[in-house]
Amino acid sequence: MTAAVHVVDDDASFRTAVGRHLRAAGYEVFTYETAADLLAQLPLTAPGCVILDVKLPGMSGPELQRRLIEHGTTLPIIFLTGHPDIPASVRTIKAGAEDFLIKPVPGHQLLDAIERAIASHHTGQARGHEIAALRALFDALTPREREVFRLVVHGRLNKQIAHELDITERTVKAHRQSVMEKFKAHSLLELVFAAENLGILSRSDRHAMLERNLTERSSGSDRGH
Amino acid sequence: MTAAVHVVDDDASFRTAVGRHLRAAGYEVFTYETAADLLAQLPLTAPGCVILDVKLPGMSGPELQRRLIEHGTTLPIIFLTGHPDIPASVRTIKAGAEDFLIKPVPGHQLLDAIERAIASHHTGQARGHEIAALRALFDALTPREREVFRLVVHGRLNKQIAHELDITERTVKAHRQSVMEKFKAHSLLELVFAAENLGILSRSDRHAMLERNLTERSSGSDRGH
DNA sequence: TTTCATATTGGCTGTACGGACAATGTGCAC
DNA sequence: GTGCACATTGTCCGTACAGCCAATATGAAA
Repeated sequence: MTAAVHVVDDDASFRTAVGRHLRAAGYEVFTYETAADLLAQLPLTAPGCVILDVKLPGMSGPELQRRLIEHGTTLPIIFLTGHPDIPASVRTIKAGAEDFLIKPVPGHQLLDAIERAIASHHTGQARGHEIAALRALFDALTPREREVFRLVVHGRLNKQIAHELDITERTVKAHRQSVMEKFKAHSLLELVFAAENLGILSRSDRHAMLERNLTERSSGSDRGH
Repeated sequence: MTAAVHVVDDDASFRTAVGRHLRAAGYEVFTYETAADLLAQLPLTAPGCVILDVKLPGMSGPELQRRLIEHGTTLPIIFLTGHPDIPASVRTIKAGAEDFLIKPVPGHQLLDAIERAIASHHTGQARGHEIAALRALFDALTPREREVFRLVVHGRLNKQIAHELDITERTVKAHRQSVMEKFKAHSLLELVFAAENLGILSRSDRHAMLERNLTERSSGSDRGH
């Protein structure tokens, strides 16, 4: 399995050495002198990982990490720095970095880290593809269908949706059926799971649903319409 | 808001100094010389956090961290060590530690870290209480109701459940209704959200549901019974 | 023995929804 | 103008499920 390793370091001799080492290990290596050079190559879709120096001319390593995450890249990041910096390691790892190594790094240690990073990327990519497939289905919906979809997975009844959208219940059923067909869903549950993977059901949405279950209400009259 | 800070360090003078400092800041402080001393106090339910030295006589800090997690404790852990150790910081942070500080630590820095840790613990505890409440509802179910519950939230129809449990569809309906009442759920969705928070719907379960939607099948005959 | 929780099953009514038969109107692209 | 996608609405039928009326059997606890 060929994997791409992207190395960002301002030290040319380091890039050369690491590049040779990693290519010898069977990786496809791309080197960049600055963070901007790597950002210019986005999006990077091939499986692999990124190796960053913390201290870089211009944009720093952690700043580049933030940009990559903002951009939606799921490439695992391994930090590789010559200056031990515990606070930086804590921040970057908490931000999702895969590893934080100190130069000079023994060859086998770097290869091990890359191996782990790429393995991690694989599982992440599998999930990414799944979400992309769902996204494609969602994008194929018409605007109206999207509205109905959102309300349906929030637990609204056709009747309620009809009222909220100011249309007939029959129309809601029509859109609802289109959504079910386009998503190839055979039950409401399947649609809800798809919605969760699409991030359409936020945590607060689910939370609101649960709160109703956990609070005791002895009052006789329920929902005030 | 009084919060409990648990300090584990084998240096008596350090315990005294930190204890005095934190008490002056308004925290309730408990000090322990060894990991075992803290483990003996479990479970710790009050809001707060734990401060660990990496190097401890007997059980090490990271090992204690592992034990605490195994035990289900959600107390955030701040590591505080005299020997900068990047690999250790990476491992502990990836294992969920809240922070990793180097001795000697400026007083304000430690207090900031504790503040963040306790804030984090609050949100975690809120969620913990919610799950505990759901757990209580789940535990109030009869064995049979639990079986039906599990199958229902996996999307099975009453008919299918009846077949799997070798009982009548009418009986499934009875149990299903009991479950809905005990969970105060007004719709299938609410029950499913509860199940997700209880970890009854594993990721692989949801994944299996999605796969059916993402794979095109043109064959006429569906489920082979 | 009586009581109680649990599990089991039946019938009946109403609602919610899926599926299949439609039709109408609007706006945009060719 | 003619198609086409989209939105809208209608009726009819069947399934799935909630809600309420029950009854019966079993085992454990009082």
